[in-house]
Amino acid sequence: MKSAMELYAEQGFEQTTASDIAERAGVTERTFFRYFADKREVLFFGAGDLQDFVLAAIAASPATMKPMETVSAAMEGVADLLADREFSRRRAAVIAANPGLQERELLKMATLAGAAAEALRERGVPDPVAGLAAETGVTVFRIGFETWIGEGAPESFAECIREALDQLRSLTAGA
Amino acid sequence: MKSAMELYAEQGFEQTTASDIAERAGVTERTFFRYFADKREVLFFGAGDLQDFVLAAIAASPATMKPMETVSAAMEGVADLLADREFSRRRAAVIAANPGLQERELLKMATLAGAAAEALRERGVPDPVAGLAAETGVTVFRIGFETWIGEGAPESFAECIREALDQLRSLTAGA
DNA sequence: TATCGTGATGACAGTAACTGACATCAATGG
DNA sequence: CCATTGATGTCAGTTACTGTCATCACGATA
Repeated sequence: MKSAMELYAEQGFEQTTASDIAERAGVTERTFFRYFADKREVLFFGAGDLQDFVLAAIAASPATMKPMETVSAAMEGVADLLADREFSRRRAAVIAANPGLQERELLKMATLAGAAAEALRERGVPDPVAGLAAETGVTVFRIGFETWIGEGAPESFAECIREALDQLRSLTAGA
Repeated sequence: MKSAMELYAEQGFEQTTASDIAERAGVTERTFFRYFADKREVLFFGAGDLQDFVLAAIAASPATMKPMETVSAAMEGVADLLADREFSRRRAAVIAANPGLQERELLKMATLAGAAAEALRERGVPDPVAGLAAETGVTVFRIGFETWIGEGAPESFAECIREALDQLRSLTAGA
């Protein structure tokens, strides 16, 4: 809900009660909890779609593509779902200000990594590689996202992802 | 508290109320919450010590050591704090059964990685490398720990860590 | 048109995780 | 012997969340 984001940004996450949100949205508290499992979940509304998108992208990539390329390309594609940079910034600020929300974000990322690993396995990628590629892919996503959100970043999201991947490459190559 | 672990193992985390735990421990619910910030925190009681240990190990390692070696050695050293394998197993089972507890564990790991990165920076390791080495080190710790906990693993914790690191090495070397 | 699901919402009561404020009480140091 | 301090108990209160039942709009069907 937009109402929730507004209130979280205005007065902070903890200071905002479920009742507040429901009231602004013009529904009951009970209804609020029918749509969202808990107060935090509001901020991760699109997470399911995002994961579906990534999984579909992995499944649809040509079989000749290497695991790491596959995952990175899928992450780049997420750009389409992340249209509004200002919104993402505000959301990130709210999450950064609250440990409980960071926990939830960590869980979403871990879940995404797990699902991506499974998708790779179904493409025939063997097991230690699949997990590692998936986890690394999520790391690249996170770092790229942070860059995109950051101050002096006129680049597109996809460019940020590519940049993060390049940095990682040069790091591991040096070792 | 031991009381909490017992109850979590007996009847599950969600089914156990703070009141239950307090009663078995022979104190008040209020007292319980004075010792632990929340119900979950009980299972992460040693986390602070563990982090202190890792940080100290990083700080104390010879300046000639490479970042990745430093972190890995620090993780190996944690073996001293993880004496009771059976206890670790039970604890892991409880956590695995509850998403909320997984969230908390993820947060602890992320915090540890952040602190380790900072410790590396203070030893003069430059910035992208410090973060990457720290995060990779935590990953090695996690995988090594899972192996140690697992079924047919007669190895010591330190051996599990070394094994995980070797696997990772051969993976990144191949790419 | 009447009626019969059905799905979304409201109303309400209840549980349990926490929190703040104050009282108590034992150990400790002077 | 008394003052301080730290740990605990007591109690009241808030808020996140859940179960249950009533209501009500709406579309399908007789």
